[in-house]
Amino acid sequence: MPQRDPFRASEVESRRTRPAKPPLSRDAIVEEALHQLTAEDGGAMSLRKIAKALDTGPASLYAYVDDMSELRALVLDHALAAVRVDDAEGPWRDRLEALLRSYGKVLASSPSLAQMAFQTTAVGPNALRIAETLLEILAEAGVDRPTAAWAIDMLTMFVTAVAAEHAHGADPGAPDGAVAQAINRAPASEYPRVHAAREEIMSGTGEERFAWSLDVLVRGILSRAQS
Amino acid sequence: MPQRDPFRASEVESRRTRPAKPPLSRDAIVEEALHQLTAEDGGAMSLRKIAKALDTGPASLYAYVDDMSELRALVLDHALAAVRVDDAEGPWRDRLEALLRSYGKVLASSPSLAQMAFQTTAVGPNALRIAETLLEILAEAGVDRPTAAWAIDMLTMFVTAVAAEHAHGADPGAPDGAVAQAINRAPASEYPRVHAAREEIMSGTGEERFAWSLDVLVRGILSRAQS
DNA sequence: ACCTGAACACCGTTCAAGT
DNA sequence: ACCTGAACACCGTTCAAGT
Repeated sequence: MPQRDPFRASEVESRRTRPAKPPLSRDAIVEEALHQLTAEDGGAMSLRKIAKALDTGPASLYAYVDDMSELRALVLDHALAAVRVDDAEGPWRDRLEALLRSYGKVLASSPSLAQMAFQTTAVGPNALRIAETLLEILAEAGVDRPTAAWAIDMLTMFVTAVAAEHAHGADPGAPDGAVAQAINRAPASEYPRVHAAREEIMSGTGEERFAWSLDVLVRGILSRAQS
Repeated sequence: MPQRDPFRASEVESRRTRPAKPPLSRDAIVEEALHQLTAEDGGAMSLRKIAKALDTGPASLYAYVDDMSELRALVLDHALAAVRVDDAEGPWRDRLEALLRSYGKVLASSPSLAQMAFQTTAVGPNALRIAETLLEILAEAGVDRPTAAWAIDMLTMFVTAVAAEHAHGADPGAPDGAVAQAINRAPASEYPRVHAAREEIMSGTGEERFAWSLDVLVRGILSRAQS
């Protein structure tokens, strides 16, 4: 009966996003969730919005997904499938940077996605594939296994943290941001060093800082490694 | 049941008859918010819960706080006041570790608090005080200013990331966790290196890994510095 | 087994109205 | 200027009921 309402917008919207009528399935749910996350407005996903997009009620999703936290884990791993793991050839250092950049780019594709990477530890097949490749690269770099085992945690954590910070819109370079304002307002009397270093603190693009930080990490890891 | 009294027990009058309810104020709101965050059940804060605890409606809070994101920033800085900034004496390396440990401990006092440290960049006076001290320590270590300026970002990001991961309850040491399960189930054929390194990946306490990671960072930073 | 409507117990935010 | 009740537009999750 409620389907006959000619003004129902949901039918039109759902046609827009997915032209063929979607059968309800775990995969369709995860895909729609990821679609909402990567929407241009930096959107967030919700079970109710997913249900609406799939032309059903929120309760129906529970046939395919235990709860929100399971959905988050599924969505995260689904997103990680886009990480290019064996794109680059060449020396290990280049491959490491390429992999981590790809990883970071995927996580930064949505503020919520980066956030999720902290809330739910990624343990799906794609996360494993990334870990495997990182171990490969570090082995080629001559890093011993115990060091490498702990190092990959630092590297992924680093990328996730950068993505989370960047996604939330804190470009430290922008002179109009709240960060810049706070630092510029920091009185030299109380915070002399912050004041003196304020130029350097806010200098550099995201790219430059990423490369610099990765270099710090690699140097530290290599210096700990028994090669 | 809003039984708590954020103020000192100088007044012994019964709360039951609620003769004098605490006056609404920005500070009372922030304090109650932080109290909810650090509740034992790993609780989350909400404007409505804060309002209820302060015996008023949610709309009343908007006289003191612009919106949720401002409240988050206020709460974060309020929490950072507990970070011990000049507790330790002695060599810079010890002071650095003490400061970062105190920082991490504060952030890890609530899952939501650690999460917040990513959502909202801390720019309050307490965050500045921490940055100032870090610059001091790195200067003593002989690190040049440009290097130090970028290094303190890495150090705080590192602590925040560790706290966020730890707070969400992912002890990589516990053999019953989802992480351990996934890694142990990783087929040796597909993920040979992960499989081979599974013992090392999950070894170590949080303390040990924190110390190890900090050492990696310090080595990397020192190796970049022009001293 | 899958799907549903309806309810439950929450959210942040706005707004006209009171004091 | 401060505070309020009520509403608006959302949440995740459960449950009895349908197919």
